[in-house]
Amino acid sequence: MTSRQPRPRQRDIAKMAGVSQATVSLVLNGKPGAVGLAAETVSRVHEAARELGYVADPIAMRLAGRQNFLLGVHTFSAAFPVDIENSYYPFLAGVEQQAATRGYDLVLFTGAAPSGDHPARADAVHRLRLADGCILFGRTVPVAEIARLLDDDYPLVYIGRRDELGARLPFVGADYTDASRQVVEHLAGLGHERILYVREPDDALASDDREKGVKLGLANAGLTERAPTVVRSEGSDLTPAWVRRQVETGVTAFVAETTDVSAAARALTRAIAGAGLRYPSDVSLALLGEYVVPPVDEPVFTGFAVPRREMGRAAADLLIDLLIGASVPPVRRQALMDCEFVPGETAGPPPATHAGIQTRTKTKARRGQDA
Amino acid sequence: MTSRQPRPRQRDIAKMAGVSQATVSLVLNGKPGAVGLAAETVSRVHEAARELGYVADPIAMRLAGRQNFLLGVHTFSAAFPVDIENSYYPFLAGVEQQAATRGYDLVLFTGAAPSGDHPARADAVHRLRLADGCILFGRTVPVAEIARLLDDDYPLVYIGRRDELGARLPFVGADYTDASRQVVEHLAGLGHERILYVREPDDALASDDREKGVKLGLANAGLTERAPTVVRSEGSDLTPAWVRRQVETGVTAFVAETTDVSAAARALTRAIAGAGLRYPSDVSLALLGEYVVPPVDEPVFTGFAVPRREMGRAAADLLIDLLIGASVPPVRRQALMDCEFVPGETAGPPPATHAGIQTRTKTKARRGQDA
DNA sequence: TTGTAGGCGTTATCAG
DNA sequence: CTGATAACGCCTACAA
Repeated sequence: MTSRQPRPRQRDIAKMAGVSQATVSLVLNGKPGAVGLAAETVSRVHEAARELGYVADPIAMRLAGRQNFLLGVHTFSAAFPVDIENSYYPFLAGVEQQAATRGYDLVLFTGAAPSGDHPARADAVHRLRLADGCILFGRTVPVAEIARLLDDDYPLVYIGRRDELGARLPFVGADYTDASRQVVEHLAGLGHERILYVREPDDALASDDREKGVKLGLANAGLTERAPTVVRSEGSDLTPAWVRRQVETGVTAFVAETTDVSAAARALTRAIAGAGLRYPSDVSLALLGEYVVPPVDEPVFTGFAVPRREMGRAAADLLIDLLIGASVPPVRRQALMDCEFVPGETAGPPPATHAGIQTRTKTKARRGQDA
Repeated sequence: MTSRQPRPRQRDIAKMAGVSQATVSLVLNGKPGAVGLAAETVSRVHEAARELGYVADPIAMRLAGRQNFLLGVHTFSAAFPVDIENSYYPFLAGVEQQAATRGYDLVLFTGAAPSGDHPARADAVHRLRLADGCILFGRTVPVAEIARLLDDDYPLVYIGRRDELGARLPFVGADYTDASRQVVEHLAGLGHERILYVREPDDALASDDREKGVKLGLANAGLTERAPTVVRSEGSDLTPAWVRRQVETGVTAFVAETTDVSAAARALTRAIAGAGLRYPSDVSLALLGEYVVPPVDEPVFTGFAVPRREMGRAAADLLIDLLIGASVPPVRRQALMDCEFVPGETAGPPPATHAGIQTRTKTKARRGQDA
């Protein structure tokens, strides 16, 4: 019950050392030599500070410093990436790492819809401003909101390529187009002629980029589009029966995009298993991306690895550079990072039944791998 | 090169609405009715605030003694739980979830040592004060630092049981003692008489609790300690040869604690595999805990599940209740949550060679499960 | 009903 | 070399 004495302030030190508060601040902030203080004074101050157990109040320091050394992190997607299955998590890990090494803390904006009183604060985005700058990600983007922040020169970096705001929005993206092209050319190189791309139903830029890459790959491989090569689905209609039907019409390889939760890809994976088809003897499957947490008992999927952690690191690094006003060349302001091709075990030459030369497409030589 | 415009302040709103800054504060803090402001004035202020995208500066809020709806998260262990392999991650997930539903955002204190001059300042904990309250975790605890915060009535909640600070430090822990007891009694029930507990070398409370449970379990099963039952190791000496030696001297079951990284447990797992022993025919292994990310190609380990996510949720909930001054009964201020026993596949009856009745220990009837 | 003034703990400036 | 003095953004008497 004894009323505890409050933490010592600079003024307390000043009193004890018989100097002014300003002197205390000077001494404690390290550049006493530059200013030229009496060694005797300096030591008296240090002594008093030690004796009182003085610790600077971080809150006041930041108020005075006009920076709070907080980096915001926010996603516009439904849930925050707190789920291990969620592919956003590695981004967070990368951001955290780089923020730490540069002396910043992170604010995770939960996008909270507080129950009760305030029904889902409409001003959620504004809260971001409480950090010095913010890192955003998520497949869909509320353009107006972001434009507003940019108008106010609020420092923002998006993880993932964005074109809705032209050159205004800095980002660190992954080169999905080129990676997808590579994957498709790999399949074509194995001898596949009918390749089906299963993408999510929404119009996310990441999906469009992949589709572009798929078509580029098909074209490069000389595979003309005789039948639809793209299917949009959120997963529920990707049944074993559907898979069998596709295979019967000549499809020998599927290509599915992975996303934050990879609904379509996971559904397709299950459907193929449900249809009793094996990789790669019965059918080939390549992911345009990879599973962060692979389904159990599954092989390593052919696809590509998105350098999420590195992207997170790069994004934090970029944001901080923008914050401190460092000069940032355009190529770094809007960066695309390469994805590494993953050979995996789910893609091989098409089954013999379908491998016959039944079309005139100038398929490249079958440099198929051993099955 | 253009200097960024600062975020809007109350004075900006005041200017735009043609009122004083104090009025803005009054209006924005909700009690305009009580004071009796003109409805017209109130709406003008709100309008201006919305237009400017005003958000109260969290730092200034705290300086002025108000709350900023930020919950801190900090760990004293080496790295922040950004690593998926790290068992701390689920805590974060739970905290995030509960914080979101109650309208708080999270500050991840990265524990950064700002590059250059000060190499890892000892007063880093004080940064935490920036948030309204803070959730802590980690095996080791800088008691002095925490006591300091508690002295200042800074709201803290530890995830994990702590006794260094008596009743002062609220926590949400897991009942390792009881869970460990259960595991050992399960092994004893299977017929094991020589059980060896492998624990980490440090004196973490979590390890002590487990050890207590192990000994309790042994005692309950009537297994007197004829030989050392506890081995401390950080892993490097847990070789296949060592395992073989233990088995030759009669050990039929190992019990290993898992931690944030589970160094000892993972080493033991590898050593047993390296010794060519199979579960549970050659040897039994039970974890005092579980692997967050299990080693590949391994069976489901016998052990118990720490309800990490729930603990995280409970911790956030508790902290917020403390923050808002809700009444919190002692049993919730220092809570222990039950861990669920996981039968797993790595524990079975001891091999016949060792199962003979060669001692006089009054072993309970062998109610062993089917192998 | 609104504005003025003082305080929270720092940092920074500028005469003396 | 030092000691006032003024920010920093906000809250809260108290005065008008």
